[in-house]
Amino acid sequence: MSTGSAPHHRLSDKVPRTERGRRTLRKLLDAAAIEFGERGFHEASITGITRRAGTALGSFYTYFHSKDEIFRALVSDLSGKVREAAKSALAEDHAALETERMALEAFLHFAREHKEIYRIIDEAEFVDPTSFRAHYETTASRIHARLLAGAEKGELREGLDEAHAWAIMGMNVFLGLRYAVWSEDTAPERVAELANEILRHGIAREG
Amino acid sequence: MSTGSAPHHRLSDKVPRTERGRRTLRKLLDAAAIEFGERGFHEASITGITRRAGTALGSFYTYFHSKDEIFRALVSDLSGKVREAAKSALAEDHAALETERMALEAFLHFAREHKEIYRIIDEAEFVDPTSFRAHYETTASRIHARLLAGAEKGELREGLDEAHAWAIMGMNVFLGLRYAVWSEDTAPERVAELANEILRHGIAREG
Amino acid sequence: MSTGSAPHHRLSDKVPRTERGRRTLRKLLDAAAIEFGERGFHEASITGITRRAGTALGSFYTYFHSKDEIFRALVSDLSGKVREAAKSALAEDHAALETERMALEAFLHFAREHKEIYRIIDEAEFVDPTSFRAHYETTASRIHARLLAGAEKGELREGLDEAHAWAIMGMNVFLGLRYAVWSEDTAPERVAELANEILRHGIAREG
Amino acid sequence: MSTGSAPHHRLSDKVPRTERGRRTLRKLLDAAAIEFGERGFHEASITGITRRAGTALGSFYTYFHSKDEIFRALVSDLSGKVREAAKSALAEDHAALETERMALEAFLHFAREHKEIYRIIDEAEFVDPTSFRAHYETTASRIHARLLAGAEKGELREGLDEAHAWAIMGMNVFLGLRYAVWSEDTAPERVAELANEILRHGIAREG
DNA sequence: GATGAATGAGGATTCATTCAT
DNA sequence: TATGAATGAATCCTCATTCAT
Repeated sequence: MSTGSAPHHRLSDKVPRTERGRRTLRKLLDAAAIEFGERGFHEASITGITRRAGTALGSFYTYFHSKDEIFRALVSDLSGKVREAAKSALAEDHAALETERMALEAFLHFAREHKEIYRIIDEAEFVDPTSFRAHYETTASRIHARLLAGAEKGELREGLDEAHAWAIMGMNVFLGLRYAVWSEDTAPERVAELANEILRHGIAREG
Repeated sequence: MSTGSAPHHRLSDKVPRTERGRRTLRKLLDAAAIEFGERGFHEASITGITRRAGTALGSFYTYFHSKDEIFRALVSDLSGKVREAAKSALAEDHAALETERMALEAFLHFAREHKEIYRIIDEAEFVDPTSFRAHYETTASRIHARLLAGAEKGELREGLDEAHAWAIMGMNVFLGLRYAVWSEDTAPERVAELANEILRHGIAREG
Repeated sequence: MSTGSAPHHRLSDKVPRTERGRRTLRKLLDAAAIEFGERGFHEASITGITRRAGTALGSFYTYFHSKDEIFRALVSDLSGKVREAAKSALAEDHAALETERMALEAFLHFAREHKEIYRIIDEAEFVDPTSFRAHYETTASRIHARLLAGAEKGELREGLDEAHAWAIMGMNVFLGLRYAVWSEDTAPERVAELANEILRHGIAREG
Repeated sequence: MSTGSAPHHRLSDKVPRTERGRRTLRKLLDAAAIEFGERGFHEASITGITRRAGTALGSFYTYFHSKDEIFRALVSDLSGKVREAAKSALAEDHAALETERMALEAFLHFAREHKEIYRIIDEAEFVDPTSFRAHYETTASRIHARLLAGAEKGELREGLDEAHAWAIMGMNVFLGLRYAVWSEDTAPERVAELANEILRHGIAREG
């Protein structure tokens, strides 16, 4: 999981025609987010989802073809939400490093509120590698683009590579795991500031 | 997964009394590493493991009580191997930043050779959260200790926090995922150098 | 197994909502009575039950959580049937000793018709001790109550103890085992008469 | 289980030649009595027996061909012990009814001391019906013979049938279950006396 | 005789998916 | 659309028995 922007749709292939159908679909997706988040993909069951959604087992298959499909739909849905969350931070025009700081901070806040999302996207690595890779590659590209833009503006150094973007994304993801999902013992602001420090001037003693 | 040091033993609860038993146990662990690495914990089957090991199904249960147990034994075993790999890099007394560079480089080489290990340890997050957390917390502590030692020596700045260690670990893990497991399109030396650059002076344009 | 009265319900936890479901549940219980009766609890298999019932293996688990559960449901069901069988004998108001004779006779007839029930309830001693004890304790109480009522009416002697009830129940059960389940070489009427003789005036030479 | 007399041997087919072998065989039988008594035939395991006996798994098969065989050997062994226990009571020449009282009393004492034996013999009904039937048929014959002898002596009434013997045996077994195995809340002397009362003059109010 | 590793048939249970109403 | 019963492939695990040392 990590930081990014730009929406994403197509929750499911079958779009409900009636209002009632739309409600059922939403109930199923919400229930699935909870079920998958609490039990993980393999432990989760369709029965568990429909029980939480308050629908009959059979109704599930009116909206999704399989367990995999709803999982994918969910990852896609949540992946969008994560980007959405970072959006605000990126909307305004800030200095390059400030943008990164804000993005991480927004991400940490979001992760605190949606711990289950974190788990679901992470588990996609094993359940649906394609969308997992897509999620991170998209995110890395987005970060890389920002770095290049920052260099363009003269705020960041030249020669920033895709690897730099991956390094930043890795930092963000692990800080989210440690300081948002596992424990909230440190304020997002402080964590984001410490990470930003690294980006500003590394960790070497300043000469 | 990531960088660290210090051994670790106790592969399984039942220690074989005979040489033949010892061989069988080793065959099972090796087979399990492949099976879990290729298919993931849930898709993997005991049958698959014993088939690869060339033993009877029942023999599995002579050495392990359950699928979970062998998985845990494996994580513990591999977790040790990862640290072992980084060890050489840390043995000699290098400058602090140089040490980090070498550790990452060793780690990337190791991950290329043992892609399945990467996957197994990552999946532990869902199968055996306890050892997963333990693995990363131990690793982060080890990194943090190195940072403090570096500051002590006057090579790194003061006030380096546990969060800095997590940030570095995250960088390393994601770079391993991208440049060792997913693709080998960039040399470990170069990736390690790019990451080290960040630690040396951040990504801001030097003023 | 033995003699008693009073109904009993709740065959299974999952009550079918449809008629079809009700039919399947009944087929499973009937098949289980045969399977357990013929092969005993441990030799019996769920597959054997569903094969006899003509349903798919999985359907079993729509109605029962486990092999134990259906066994318990069955014991409870059959336990009720045994009492039901004795009921007719006890309905009318007969002399105390005559009541005991009729109860035993009815029980012997019933046991001849339902030999498998005999075996199932007996095996409950090992499979489900709780319901086994409950069955016999209930039965003994019922007998004891009849003895006290008989004494009250002046037909039976004073001071009849719970132990007397257990003695009578033991007689009945073993006579059922020998003359209903193992062999039908003697008419229930005659067996009941011989046993009743003991209750009437013991086995000592009258003098 | 119940009351009787006359020895019985042949514990196992393979008679050990050495002293060491004899000890191992005895250890296995004792361990089996505990294992079967505590866990029942099906739950009991050969491993459990050898663990308790302190021998290697393989050693079991030096003395017994199968789990069934040791169970049968045990039932036979214990069946003999039960008769042995009643023997003392029957040795001296008492009045017929007094003999029955003493036999039951001895049996109750024995059952209190050897609850596990009770369970093992009972379970034989399902595991080894042949020896189970043999045990009870032998016991019933023995009782019947005593009844006929008592009639011969003029102490018991004429026409005492095999069914009377079964009734008495049933009484004894159930009183043993209730007042020796399940609870010891009533003294064996009293229980035996109450049962004997029935044999002396039934339960009807004396005219 | 003793030891303990190896074997594999057997069975309970789960649950995604299909289908009849 | 909604419902819930029916289906059966898939898999873990047990343990009596055999075998090599």
